[in-house]
Amino acid sequence: MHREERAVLERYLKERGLKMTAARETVLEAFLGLETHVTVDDILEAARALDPGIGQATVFRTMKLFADAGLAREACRDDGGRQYEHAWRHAHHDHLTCVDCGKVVEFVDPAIEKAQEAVYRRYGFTSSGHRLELFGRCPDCSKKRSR
Amino acid sequence: MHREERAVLERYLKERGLKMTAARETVLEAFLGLETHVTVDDILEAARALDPGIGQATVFRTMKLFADAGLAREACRDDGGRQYEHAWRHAHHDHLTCVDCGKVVEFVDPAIEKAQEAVYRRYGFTSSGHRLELFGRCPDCSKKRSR
DNA sequence: TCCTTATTGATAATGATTATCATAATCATG
DNA sequence: CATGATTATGATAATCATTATCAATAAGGA
Ligand SMILES: [Mn+2]
Ligand SMILES: [Mn+2]
Ligand SMILES: [Zn+2]
Ligand SMILES: [Zn+2]
Repeated sequence: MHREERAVLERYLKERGLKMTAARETVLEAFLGLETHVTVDDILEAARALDPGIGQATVFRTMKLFADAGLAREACRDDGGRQYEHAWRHAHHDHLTCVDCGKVVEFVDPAIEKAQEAVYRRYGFTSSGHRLELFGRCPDCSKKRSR
Repeated sequence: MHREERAVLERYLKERGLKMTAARETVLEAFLGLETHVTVDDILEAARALDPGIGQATVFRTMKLFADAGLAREACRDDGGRQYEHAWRHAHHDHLTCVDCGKVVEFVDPAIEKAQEAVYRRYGFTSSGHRLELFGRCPDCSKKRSR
């Protein structure tokens, strides 16, 4: 399963003299089997379902590695622990979060992206990514609130 | 000094039965005397210069209070501790950060703000603030790099 | 001034992440 | 496929930022 991501990881490891291990395979399968934004402990739980011997430190280390390899990406950094999401074949997007119920909408807005490029140009910066999080109340929570 | 901010704080405290204390005055003066983005320990240091008896826990508590009172606002949330910036009479702005030297440019871009409003409307959300951080390389660091 | 209530500072506790280290696994090489 | 240099692992301790606890103190309305 997940042939392609596995190949990405193997290439990444080989290029820098690192090793493919059982733990890394397990964490990869666990991570890819989860959707949305997951915390290290979510991944640890899923990984231990496949192999109870996996250590927490290994998951921390491995997810950092996956992020560097382009397989994972850090999502919103709220209080309460880093969140990861899939990065391989998952295009960049931003997040719209409900401050009441926590619901998260992922979106891409070309107008925003364009305007950001203009800001980079205005200040002579070279772009290397951005983080945009919109906070607000979702339709349901807005409704509840106005009653 | 800082009559106006002090008045804001006093009104805020009175409205909810809280008390104006020496420690709160000291932290306020310390915070307002600093510029840019400051960490709790920066503020603690400045506060202890005015009164060595100030406790760290008090600064954590007080800054949270100031944020609620509209005197402070949380700035970028990098690794390594919350950052605060002045909020009273300091309009909203976003940040453009150099990933090499750490330089921070504050900017406001009407096109981005407008486009964000459109996203809120598209998903039926009510807006309650956003956080945008652009990462990149500043002109100096870009130059160094290309050599 | 008195009294209720909020506040403080020291310290312990927590939660997330990283460092350490002895042991085990990987893999290029012979 | 055995060897050996090197990397990885998992348990555990250590950090770091933040919050909770609590006895002692200060504020401010009556
Ligand atoms: Mn996402
Ligand atoms: Mn700022
Ligand atoms: Zn909601
Ligand atoms: Zn720079």
